[in-house]
Amino acid sequence: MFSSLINKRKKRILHLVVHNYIQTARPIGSNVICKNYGLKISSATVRNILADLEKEGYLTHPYTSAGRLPTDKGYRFYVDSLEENNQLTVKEEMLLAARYKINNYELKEMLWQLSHLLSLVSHYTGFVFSVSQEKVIFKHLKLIHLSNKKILAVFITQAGLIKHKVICLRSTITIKNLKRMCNILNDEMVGFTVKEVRNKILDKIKKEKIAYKEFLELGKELNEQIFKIKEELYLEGISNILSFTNNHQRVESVFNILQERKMLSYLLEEKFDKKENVKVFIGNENSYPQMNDWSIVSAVYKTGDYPIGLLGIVGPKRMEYSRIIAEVDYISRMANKLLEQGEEE
Amino acid sequence: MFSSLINKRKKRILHLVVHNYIQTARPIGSNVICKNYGLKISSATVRNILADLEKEGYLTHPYTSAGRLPTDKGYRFYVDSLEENNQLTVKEEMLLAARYKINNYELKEMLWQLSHLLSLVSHYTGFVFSVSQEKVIFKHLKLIHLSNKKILAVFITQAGLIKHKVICLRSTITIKNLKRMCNILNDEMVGFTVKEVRNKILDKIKKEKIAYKEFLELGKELNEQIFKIKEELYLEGISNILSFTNNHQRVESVFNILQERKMLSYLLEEKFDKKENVKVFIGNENSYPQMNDWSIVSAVYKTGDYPIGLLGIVGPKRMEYSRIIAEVDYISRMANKLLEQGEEE
DNA sequence: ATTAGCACTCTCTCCGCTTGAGTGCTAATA
DNA sequence: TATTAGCACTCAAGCGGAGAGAGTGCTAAT
Repeated sequence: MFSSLINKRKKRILHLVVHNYIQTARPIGSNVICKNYGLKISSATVRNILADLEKEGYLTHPYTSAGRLPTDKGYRFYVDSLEENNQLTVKEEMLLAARYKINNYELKEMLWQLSHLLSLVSHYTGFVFSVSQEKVIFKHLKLIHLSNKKILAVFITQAGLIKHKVICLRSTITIKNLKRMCNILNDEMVGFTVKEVRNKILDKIKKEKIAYKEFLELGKELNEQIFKIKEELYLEGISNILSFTNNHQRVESVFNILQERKMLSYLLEEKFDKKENVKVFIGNENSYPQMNDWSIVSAVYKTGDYPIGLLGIVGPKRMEYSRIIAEVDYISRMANKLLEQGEEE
Repeated sequence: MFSSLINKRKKRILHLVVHNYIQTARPIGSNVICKNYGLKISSATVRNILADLEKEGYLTHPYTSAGRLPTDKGYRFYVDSLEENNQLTVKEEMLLAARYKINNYELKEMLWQLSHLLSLVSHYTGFVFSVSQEKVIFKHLKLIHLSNKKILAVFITQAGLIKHKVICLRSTITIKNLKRMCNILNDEMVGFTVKEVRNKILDKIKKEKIAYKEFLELGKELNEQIFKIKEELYLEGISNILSFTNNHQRVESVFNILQERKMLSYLLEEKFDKKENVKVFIGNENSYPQMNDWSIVSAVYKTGDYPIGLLGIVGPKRMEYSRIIAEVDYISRMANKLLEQGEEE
């Protein structure tokens, strides 16, 4: 793509400028480039090249006599030129796996732990965005009588993940009826997706096929609280990225835009083609001005082949992409494993 | 105590200075005090009084010709002089209760929601610090067979709160044995505190009173994961207080000191006598230098008469104490109710 | 005891100066 | 033709001094 536009030396210098800016956070000048990186060309030549790169949109400088720093396009070049060797070594993986063990089959807890892990290893802000999981398949439901009006519903998915919730009813329900209901659901729902299960329960309620009235309330509640697996966003390590800006409002606006979830949904739906795992969103590449100073390194995680969420980190645009991409890649694979692990047993 | 030291007018002026500083965040001068608050004395007199108050340690000024601002001692006076009418009106309480309903009997979820609520209403950072709940009383335990090696343990306390966790075993356990074990525990543990339950289970394991070996592993896991109710800290709304400082490090150090929990334990254990509900900790009154610019408004929450945790907010020293004290008071009472509510049903 | 008056203090802001890093252009060079 | 040396130019950043203004502390009068 740009290999036709800019030659090897140009690329080298662009890479250098971005790399240096990531490390020092200061604009870099032609002299420094020559001296520190042992290029066999004079600073004047470098200046010409820098001017070219600026004309082509890869670099800017904040004022006339300042050094150069990358634009979003410059970062994009840097990241794209990186995306070959972005894997952790086996040793690093083992170290990481040993230090942070995630052993939890409760979905919520697990996702939270993943976001925490992301923040810990990256030193930026970790997130896990769990989207509506319509394709989750019903395996088993337990309804446990806690008191006359309190039921603990335990839902086990095909993949072996567990979701449970205490449901408070207005009217009392007998143990007998509860058991009956539980049996009916387990008989009829196995193998269906939660979406289908929801509809089937709704049908039952509408057509009043069920002889006893308790079904009504409990059915509704189950649909609402257990089988409607909503979007959830886990954010950890916000304080990690405070030091990267001197403008608090900017940090706040980033988290606001994240918490709105619209951007994340968009990233998840629009931007992933199947082959690549980790994807980087630089600055306001996606025309969210609030993201101006920030980048997102993210990966989808899946059950089987079906993507069910997005995880990754949010950090300053000048971030150590190479390391972070490798880490997010690894953790997303870890997530995939965790989500399938249940099936083995 | 100081009524002997400083007279009514002095108090009035001290109160004024603190109040004004809380609102404006700027040192206040003698002229402003006279003009804006309609005192019938000259600025010179006010100056004399201010000088006195400074000598007595209630005020300082940052440099010679600047206005006055409160010291920790000054804030302390202000807060103490406030502590009569620090209740929400019935109307406010109702508004608050209507807007934010907490209906959840799962302990963890509930505590998290409380911390979230604290942050929402206060606009500062909310926290709930749940300490080791040794006095929690065993009411019922359910052990639910999920698969050969996975058990869902559901623990219901006397107060009706629910704690559950999935336990993964190394060796398989039969449904029959699981039931037997569950029965034994329910027969023998009702009415004992979790601390006692832990010891009893330990005894059983040691003396090998139990005929089948599965008890060993599951017993240990139950002790570790269900009956050992550890300290937990829920922090919400960190971003709320970013705007109160221009030094990120300072914010970070506050949260570090909170997350260490030592200070919170200290506050909980040492500082609460029975009669007062809400307590305010101003700046580094407790000799934590990291707290220099911050105050904590907190209250214990209890089951029955036994305090089981601390909740409250962290905010800038110049905070709207009156409002915040009332809110924390109300939410702590809400917490107490939620923790006892279960018993009613 | 209170107050008017006044000298004094110290921050804050503006302004101009200097420094130095870095650029862009031009003309010479390989 | 690509590279380079040379040089004028630009602009942020840092420094210091001047002036304004807010506020104090002291003294002497009421």
